[in-house]
Amino acid sequence: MPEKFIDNYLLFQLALASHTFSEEFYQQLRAKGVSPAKWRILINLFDCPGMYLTSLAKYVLYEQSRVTKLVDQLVAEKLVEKQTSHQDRRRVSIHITEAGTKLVAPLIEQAKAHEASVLAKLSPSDQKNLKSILKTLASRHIKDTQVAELEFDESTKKKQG
Amino acid sequence: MPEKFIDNYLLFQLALASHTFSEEFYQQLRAKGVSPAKWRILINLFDCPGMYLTSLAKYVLYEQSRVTKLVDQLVAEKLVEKQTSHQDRRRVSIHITEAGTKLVAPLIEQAKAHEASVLAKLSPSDQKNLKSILKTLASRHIKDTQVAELEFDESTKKKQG
DNA sequence: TCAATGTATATGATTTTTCATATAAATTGG
DNA sequence: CCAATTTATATGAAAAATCATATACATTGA
Repeated sequence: MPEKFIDNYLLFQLALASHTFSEEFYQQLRAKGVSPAKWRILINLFDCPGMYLTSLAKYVLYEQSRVTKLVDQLVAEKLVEKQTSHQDRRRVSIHITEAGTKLVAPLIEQAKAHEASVLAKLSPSDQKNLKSILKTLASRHIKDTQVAELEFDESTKKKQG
Repeated sequence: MPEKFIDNYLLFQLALASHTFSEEFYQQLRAKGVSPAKWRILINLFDCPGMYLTSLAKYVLYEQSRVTKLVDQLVAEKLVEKQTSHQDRRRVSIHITEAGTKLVAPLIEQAKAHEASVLAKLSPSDQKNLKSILKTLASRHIKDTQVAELEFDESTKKKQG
């Protein structure tokens, strides 16, 4: 078969790689009863506790209204907590709980091991190149992570219906 | 802010790049009234007419049952046709129609222009490296595209309810 | 100060996607 | 040749995701 357009089309190549390896890891997660969405939210909050909901949505690459719903589920499971901001009472910052941290910490180790197995397909220089090129491509996106200015007044914890 | 795990995690980097640039292009498509799913199916059938349904599903990275439904919609729009295979009457090969080709051809040009704009963010050597690395990573996936052995007996065209 | 405008999150209806399984045909081993 | 198994696609119910919009608060400028 002659080479197809698709196989040399960057957006397809990126989608294929992302899909293949993410699904591979998601299978491992599902085997432990963790949904991909839960993992994405928790790992981001672990990295950056107190993120505002809209920032979190940008980071996890999900729609805002979806993140609202996912976060509310995680609140119900006591894995995260919502706090309204003092400065701007429309904003909600999300914190991972200790239970959430306990859940996600071993998964990070698993993610690192899985990542290593993916990178093992490449020469050391290609490994470096790939990550650095992807960082270049991401440069504009990852700018403005908005995090709650440390405000730990317990009275701001938000009650959920 | 210290560097986060996420920002150096290959699966996230891939997802971010894929998401960012795909969404960028999908906006262009939507402006022309074409859904991402329709584009994906049509471009693959354009590249490789007569693909069997299950192969097509693997290529477009969608679930089999979803592809069944999407293809049925495209059949209703006369953009593709289904044919049952002689050799194996369970199998369905999908062909793009002339109308489908007319729809997709200009979009390919648009995709090429968009791809060029993405690659422009990189040095020429990084452009080459990125594509070649992604090809290495894809190597195992894109093996067995199954295509109908040229069988153009009109009697095999499948009626749809 | 206050109306107008803008922004952050929530909500409900709708659409999309998945999951489990049915159906139909092919293959395999006795 | 036939039962058992496997494979390809279809289908309907269930779950997830999106869309449009509501609500509540903040900001701007007259």
